[in-house]
Amino acid sequence: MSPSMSDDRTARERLLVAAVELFTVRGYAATSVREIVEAAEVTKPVLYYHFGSKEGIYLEILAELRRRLGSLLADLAAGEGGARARIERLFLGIYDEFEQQAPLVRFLNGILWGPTQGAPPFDVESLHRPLHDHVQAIVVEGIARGELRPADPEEITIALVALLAFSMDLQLCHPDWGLGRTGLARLLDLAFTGVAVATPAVQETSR
Amino acid sequence: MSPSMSDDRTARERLLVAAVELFTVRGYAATSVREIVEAAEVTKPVLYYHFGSKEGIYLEILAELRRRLGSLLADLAAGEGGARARIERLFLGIYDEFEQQAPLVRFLNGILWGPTQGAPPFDVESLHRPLHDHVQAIVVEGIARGELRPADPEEITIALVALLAFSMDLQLCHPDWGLGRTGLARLLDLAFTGVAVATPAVQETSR
DNA sequence: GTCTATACATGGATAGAC
DNA sequence: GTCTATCCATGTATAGAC
Repeated sequence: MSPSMSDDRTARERLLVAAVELFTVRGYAATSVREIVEAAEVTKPVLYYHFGSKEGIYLEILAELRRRLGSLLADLAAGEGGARARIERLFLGIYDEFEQQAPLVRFLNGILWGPTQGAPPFDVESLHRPLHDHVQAIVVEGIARGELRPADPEEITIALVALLAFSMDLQLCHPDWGLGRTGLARLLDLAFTGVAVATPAVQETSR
Repeated sequence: MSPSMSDDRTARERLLVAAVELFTVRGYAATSVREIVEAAEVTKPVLYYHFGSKEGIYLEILAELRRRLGSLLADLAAGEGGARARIERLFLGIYDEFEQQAPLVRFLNGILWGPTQGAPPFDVESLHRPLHDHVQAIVVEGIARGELRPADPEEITIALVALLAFSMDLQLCHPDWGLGRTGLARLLDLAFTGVAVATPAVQETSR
């Protein structure tokens, strides 16, 4: 991807980094091409040469993000253990990567939950879906093995992913409230163990 | 608030409704004053007469939202019962209101999680905080009464609010995935009961 | 309170030289 | 591949009549 890796950060890379930062903080529509090129210390035609348009650089950022997320999931999918251990390892691995790639995650977050802003459409479900399916597979297996309560796998999956998503969102938007990596681990403990005391584990939720 | 309630929707109200819709879908920066006034079927000077500026109508929307949220919480705070029952009643009440006020919630969601977009700053924590504090008070009481596991109240609160937030977000952004009101109720059941089976309720999570 | 018409700034994008 | 200079559409806001 990088031309030769011999020089300093190329103009193209600087443009991508600057665009992620600005699109994230100010939004797609509120970010002008002038601001991007100034932050990257190049001139306007350089951006148009490499990406063709403002939409072009936006879509290129998303394409790179999709590549990274795919390889991350592939890496974390390996490993053995019980359902609980595998989900904790998966989630904490995602959280670790999230902490290192905070700007990109913040960027994606704005696209997932924020308004359109005139940005070109992008199939965000194609990013969400692999994680959801992977977790649900683990849950189904965990139920079959008797490790997890025999409730609707879809709901358990959503509840677990909710904790991951919310802990990352909280960390991003309210760093002072954020619980960090260990906080996520404790949230997962709560989810698996339950909040209420003295639960007769036999009794079914029965819908 | 409404001047006399005798005529059809006043120009001012039509402007507010149109602005919420457009700010939500397209974003603050990507929405032009021209689009707002056309949707409200008035002309530009009408908007500037009532709200002074584009920022003015944006802030007025938020002011009205804050009023509504305050009175909703005040209404739902009443009532007795155990911690679990009170939290379920509170959350389902919020969810009901959310379903009726979907456009406003969507609007707020974009502000909470989305980029700045050049919109004037607004203290979103002042909206978040009352709900969080109210839930935490119930949790603390529940722990004291022995109804809830003696874990960190802050973490339990966040875990519970995460389920409420995520179920609303999911309903808004992926209506096909959304679980609806009954889905939220079942998520809460899972949270209180726990996902894992055969939990020795005595054993403490020990940090 | 509401209109028509317009001032003035900024934005995305390109031409053409090097 | 990168620059200077510029075109043209769109955006916010206002002046002034009714």
